[in-house]
Amino acid sequence: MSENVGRWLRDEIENAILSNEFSPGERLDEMVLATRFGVSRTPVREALMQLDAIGLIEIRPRRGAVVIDPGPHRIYQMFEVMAELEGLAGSLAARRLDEESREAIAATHSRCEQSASAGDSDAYYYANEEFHKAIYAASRSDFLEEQCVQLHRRLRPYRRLQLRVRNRLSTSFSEHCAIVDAIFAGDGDEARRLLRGHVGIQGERFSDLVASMAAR
Amino acid sequence: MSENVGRWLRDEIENAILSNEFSPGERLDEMVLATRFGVSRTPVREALMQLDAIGLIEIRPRRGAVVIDPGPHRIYQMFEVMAELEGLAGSLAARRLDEESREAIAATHSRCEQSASAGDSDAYYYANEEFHKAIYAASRSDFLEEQCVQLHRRLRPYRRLQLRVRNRLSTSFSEHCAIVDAIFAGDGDEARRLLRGHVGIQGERFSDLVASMAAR
DNA sequence: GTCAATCATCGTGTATACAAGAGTAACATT
DNA sequence: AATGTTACTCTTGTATACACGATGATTGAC
Repeated sequence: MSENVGRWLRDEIENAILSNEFSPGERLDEMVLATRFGVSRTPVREALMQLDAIGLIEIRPRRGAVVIDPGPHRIYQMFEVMAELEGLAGSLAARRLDEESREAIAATHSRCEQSASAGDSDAYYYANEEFHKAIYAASRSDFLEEQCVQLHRRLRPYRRLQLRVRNRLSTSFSEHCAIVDAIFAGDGDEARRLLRGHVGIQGERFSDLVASMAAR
Repeated sequence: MSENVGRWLRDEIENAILSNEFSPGERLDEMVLATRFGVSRTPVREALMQLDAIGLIEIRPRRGAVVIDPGPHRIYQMFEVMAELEGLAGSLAARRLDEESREAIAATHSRCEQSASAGDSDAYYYANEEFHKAIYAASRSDFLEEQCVQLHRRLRPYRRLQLRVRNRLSTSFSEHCAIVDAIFAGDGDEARRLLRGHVGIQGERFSDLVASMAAR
């Protein structure tokens, strides 16, 4: 638990939203949250203000807070931006790669390989996250890294859904291989292009996402 | 003034920061702000929490809030991301352009032309902002538009500084012309490439920025 | 004279109290 | 029976009170 309750609550509620414990559209009652976490309304309100600023919830004046429901269209737009940012991160990583980042990418990449060959979707999900974060870090751009991490967190639930699609796991890994090759070869343009394709959800992958969202 | 004081204060303090009324590194005393705006500490705190979540200030536990000083390096990174997002907006705009957006872009573009030929740097600054916002809107991606607007706001002070550089005004406008041509021609790749170059601060333009920042 | 330790003061963190608007249900009127 | 109005309740918005930690000053010792 963080040093101040407000910060802690923000993370707690954020995780609850991202893990779908609080469903989109659900009303967040301040008093309910306060009693649930054993605190007063004040830090709860401060946490909600922050989540509103981030865009995870919407506080309608005098009418309380509700979890935002992005909807398929907006999620597609978020993936579109994510693809662009990851592409930039990849191109910068290819140009600026140093030994430390190279090792981090190689290590997370091999963890992906193990999980993929074992067919372990959950393990791959975590290894995949580390792999992408290693690329963000390798971009040597703190701001870009922060933006990527933040957007990645918001898309995490949907990225997970995507992995459940048939054959997506092995396809994803082979794309990783090409990305690693491009970055290690210093080919920024190619890394950018591949990452855009890897992250974006073009064509049928969008329908797959909508279908798995509806399945819940 | 918005319907609730907290929201209003957030905008008020945000503007004060972006207009450099509160300098980077400056301490924001809750009680001082409260008396200045004639409210209690509660809504002030809520506003500060939101600004912290956005990244404009940093709240160190038990030690108060300070305005974040991005520093030249980080500002460069922010422009880098901004260039990428604007490039995406431009490419989408080129592909999806409809009559309404086309007229909005043409209108703001001609306002830029008037200001540029009059040599009015301030007027160009405002017209330029509208021009870029017209492109964001033309992308037909709400999420991208929001991200662009938000980042644009944070970079606004520095964009203004850039315009003061010798000849930058006419150079900027001629770049606009090429961008408009590409978008209207439906050439997404070219629009992306041009916007990246137009927004980014490569090479000497970065030194120019650092110099004008130091001049204040 | 300088450094360290302790105490005082100031500001933040949280709780609670109070005010006011929005939702809801019941009653009356058509 | 349906609709409109009114009153009540519940939740949010703001203020204030209190507690605790951090910073700084002062005093003492070396």
